[in-house]
Amino acid sequence: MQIPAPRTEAELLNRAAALAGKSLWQLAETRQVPVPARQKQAKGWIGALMENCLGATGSSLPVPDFREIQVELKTLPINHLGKPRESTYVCTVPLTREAITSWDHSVVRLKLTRVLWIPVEADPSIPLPRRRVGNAFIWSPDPDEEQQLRADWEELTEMICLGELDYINARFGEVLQIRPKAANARARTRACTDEGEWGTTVPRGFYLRPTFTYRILQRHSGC
DNA sequence: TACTGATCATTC
DNA sequence: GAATGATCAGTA
Repeated sequence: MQIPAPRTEAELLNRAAALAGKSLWQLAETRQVPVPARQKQAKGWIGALMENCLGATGSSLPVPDFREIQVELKTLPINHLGKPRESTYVCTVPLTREAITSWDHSVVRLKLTRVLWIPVEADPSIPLPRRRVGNAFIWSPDPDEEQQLRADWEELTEMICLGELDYINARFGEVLQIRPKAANARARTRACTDEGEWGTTVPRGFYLRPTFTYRILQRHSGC
């Protein structure tokens, strides 16, 4: 039984609020999906379960999870200190000049314009089925956050345009970084080089640093 | 312990 | 291969 897509943001928020405090086991039971024994072989399972519970479109296309209301869904793994345990994947990095746009038209900005964050307990000491879902909230970047994202994006994008991709590593970017995003280190995709556009390289993704998502979390907790 | 680079599953 | 969903695991 598929849950219909939410028609409004309020409807989505209500559904997400109903998940708060529930364990992953409870939600999996409700949706009649099995809990994986080993998370290593089910890395995206929690995200997929949340999509299932909330009626996300559930495609592998580069569009928002809730395309009718233009909201992106992100789960946020939280450790015992209440901090994000991992960085947050945003989207793949365009590596050819013709795929690169301005910040205003970038996939990063489009994806992060409206996000439903769902904190999920993610301490290794808690077995996967017993981990609980937290209080979800909808977020848009405030002017400071947008400026930080934009500055990092423009710096990294300029480097790609100049053919300096090989020089980029995860140390660049205060809040937004670029890291490999591939099946393995041997994966290849086309990329532009300083000579033109004939190079191949490992596919990359944009990620939000945990310090950034922690600030988002704090801004939205207790209000 | 935090962070970076590597990896896992699935769909189209 | 490229998009989605992410977490793993070695090392600084």
